[in-house]
Amino acid sequence: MDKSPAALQPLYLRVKRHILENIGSGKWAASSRVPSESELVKSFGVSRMTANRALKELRDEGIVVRIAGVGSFVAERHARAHPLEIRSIADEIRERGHVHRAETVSLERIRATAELAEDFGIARRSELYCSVIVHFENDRPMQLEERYVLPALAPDYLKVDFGRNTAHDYLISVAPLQQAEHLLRAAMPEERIRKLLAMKRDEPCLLVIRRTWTAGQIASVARLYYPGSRYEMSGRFRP
Amino acid sequence: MDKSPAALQPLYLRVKRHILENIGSGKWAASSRVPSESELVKSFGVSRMTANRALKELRDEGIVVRIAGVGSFVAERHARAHPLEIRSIADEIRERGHVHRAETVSLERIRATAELAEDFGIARRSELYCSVIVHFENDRPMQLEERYVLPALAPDYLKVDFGRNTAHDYLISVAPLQQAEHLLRAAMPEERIRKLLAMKRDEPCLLVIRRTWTAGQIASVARLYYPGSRYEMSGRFRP
DNA sequence: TGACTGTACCTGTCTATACAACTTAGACTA
DNA sequence: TAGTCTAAGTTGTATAGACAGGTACAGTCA
Repeated sequence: MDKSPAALQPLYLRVKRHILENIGSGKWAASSRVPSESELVKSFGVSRMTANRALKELRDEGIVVRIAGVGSFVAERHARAHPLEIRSIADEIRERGHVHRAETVSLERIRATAELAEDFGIARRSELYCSVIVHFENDRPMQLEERYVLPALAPDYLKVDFGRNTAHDYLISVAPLQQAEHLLRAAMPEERIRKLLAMKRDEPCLLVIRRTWTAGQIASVARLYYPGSRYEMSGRFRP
Repeated sequence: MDKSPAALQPLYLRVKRHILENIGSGKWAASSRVPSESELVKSFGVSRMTANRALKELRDEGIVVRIAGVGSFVAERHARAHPLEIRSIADEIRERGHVHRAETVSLERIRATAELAEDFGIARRSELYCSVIVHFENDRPMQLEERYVLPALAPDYLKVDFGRNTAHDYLISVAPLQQAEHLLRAAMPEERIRKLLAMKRDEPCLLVIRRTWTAGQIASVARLYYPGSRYEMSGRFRP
């Protein structure tokens, strides 16, 4: 490999850039074939491992699809999915340089309602732990967190001090998080929730319902209410 | 390499799993050191390239942080950010097996208001293209898309048939998307929007504001209104 | 005709080795 | 003491070669 000319960036990046340029310019249309590893070896004079790295990274980035025994192809882009990050409210507030404080409204053992039993995949009237916590940003309520937890997976849940740890942090410390699902809604809050969040009448809520799996079963269901007038979720994305 | 025992999965995955288990169980705390490549070579009897692959993939996944010349460390997890995908409404509806239809309410040349001028970083009363489109799922309105576009980047915007292509698809075909930003709110819709979406009075909207960058400047601002009672955004996440 | 086989090609994984660049710590020097 | 040099350890990149397993296709055999 001669390194002197244009050795400004690693070889695998040059190969990647070449492929990306051809895809970006439309020269290689969606689902059309991109050069195989051995073709790249010939045309760029690199080793197969280097060509492999370029194609593997493009696959990881969702730019190409690779099929063993067949070849690599330009991926049908999904008109592109843009991820929006859902983070811990405590982190978010601290990153804004504000003071986070949590107040436990209730923390108790309850019996599963029909709806909850279905969510968790357990029998009706089974035991569940339930916490209701209000999170404040500079003493203004910003999130009401209503959380239901499977006792088997977090037996000490009722003893946790949620002023110090968030429930989410406690749960990932107790049991490894396998999977999470989010539902996002706009809804009018119940009177009880409206008061806890000090919201005006007729003000809508942003509601995030988060379900997390551990060991193949649902470990926790959280309903996170945000006051619509005060809270805004944001996310950035670079392709 | 002896392959006979437990050759159920590739070597680099076994190395990754070993590291993930130690991090997941809390044995290796955040910001503590994980074994270097050469230590993994010794303890697993694999080549350095295989150890490198395991660590590199963990870095790509945000599990570890690697510093050249220093070592690899367990990443401070942000209590973990959960991505929620924001997809094209047309794709979403089709994936549910339903019929998507779009109706153009208006498509015109306008003058930037103060707010829009600030969003785009252009002078007040500059020219902008504006489209208002209602997207139907099985003839029920599901999204109102109010979009502003910089004329310089999409000169033919006013001639596009939005019954066939979505505005988003058209824009990414015209100019490469560099970056996107999303804001998510719950809000009460204006009367005009409430009617177009056939919403009941006092029903809140889920509002997504998407800004996209092309060539370093804001190319498009879209306000996407969803009826709160009908629409739910969802996303899954596997660590 | 239909089923099977061989071949060519492709991706996936793995090894052994090499050199570069970077960081840290300790020894050495002015 | 303060600065410099060196050696060891680490990651980043790259090569050449190897084998396994998947796929497609042409050719062969019953």
